[in-house]
Amino acid sequence: MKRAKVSQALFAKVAANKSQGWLCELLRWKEGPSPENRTLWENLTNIRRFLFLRQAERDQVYEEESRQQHSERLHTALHVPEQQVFHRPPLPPLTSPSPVHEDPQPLPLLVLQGSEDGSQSGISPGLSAGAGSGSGSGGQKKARSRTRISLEALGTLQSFIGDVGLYPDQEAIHTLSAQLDLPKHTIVKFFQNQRYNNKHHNNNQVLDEEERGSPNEEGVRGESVSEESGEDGGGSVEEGRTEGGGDVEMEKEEEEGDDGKPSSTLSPYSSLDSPPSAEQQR
DNA sequence: GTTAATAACCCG
DNA sequence: CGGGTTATTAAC
Repeated sequence: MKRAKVSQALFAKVAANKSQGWLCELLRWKEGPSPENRTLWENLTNIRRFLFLRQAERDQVYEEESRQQHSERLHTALHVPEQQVFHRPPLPPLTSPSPVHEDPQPLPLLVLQGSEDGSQSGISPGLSAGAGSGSGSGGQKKARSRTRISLEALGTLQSFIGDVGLYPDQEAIHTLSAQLDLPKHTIVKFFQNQRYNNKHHNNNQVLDEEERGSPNEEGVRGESVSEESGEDGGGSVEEGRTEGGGDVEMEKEEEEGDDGKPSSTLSPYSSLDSPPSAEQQR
């Protein structure tokens, strides 16, 4: 079923009325013997109930759900007194899913992505994970882990974004990774993600600090965002600094009032052209 | 226990 | 690189 083009998020919502993360955990749970036997189990039942419907039915629900999700948003105040979007598909087969068993899908709850359910029998052609080939694969378990970025790191990053556009060059990445002690890889990812959500889900509430020089005038007042800088006085979160060696080079970024024309400072790298990516999109 | 954010991954 | 999805955590 997962071979439908439905994402976990959608599926989770329609089938169990839960969030995407929840579904994901559930999937994982099947692999790990968790001593949990109740509650979750009940939820499974709900899901199965949904699965018993025909494909067409399911698609319908998906559409409906996505429609509600995508549109409507700007009906700020008073509007939409009536919600006609509220007739859920028949959910009668509650206690007895008796007659219809058209498509008893064997519950191949597996990774989805991509293929829609159309091919019944000729399912996936080979899917061999080459264990040995390629060498190297030391095929280990891959536990994806999410590295949590500290607040200070985050602050530095956002200020960096404020100064230079969104995407840094290699040099900058390296620097940042050193300053924040984060893997270089992470930095890159971070920027990618930032670009993404600054673009799409950027509605309300994201203060950009850019635009200098441009008269930016909002009629809004009450805007005072002060600055970060560690802790102010109050007592705040304690954070283990990376100190310890006695030397932490937490250099503040020296930002240029304007840089851009490196007259004398050349990067230590020989060839270079660092694209002064002073890009300002839009 | 679930939701909500968000880093990591994948596909184009 | 960008867009989207998935998997992991912190917060409720």
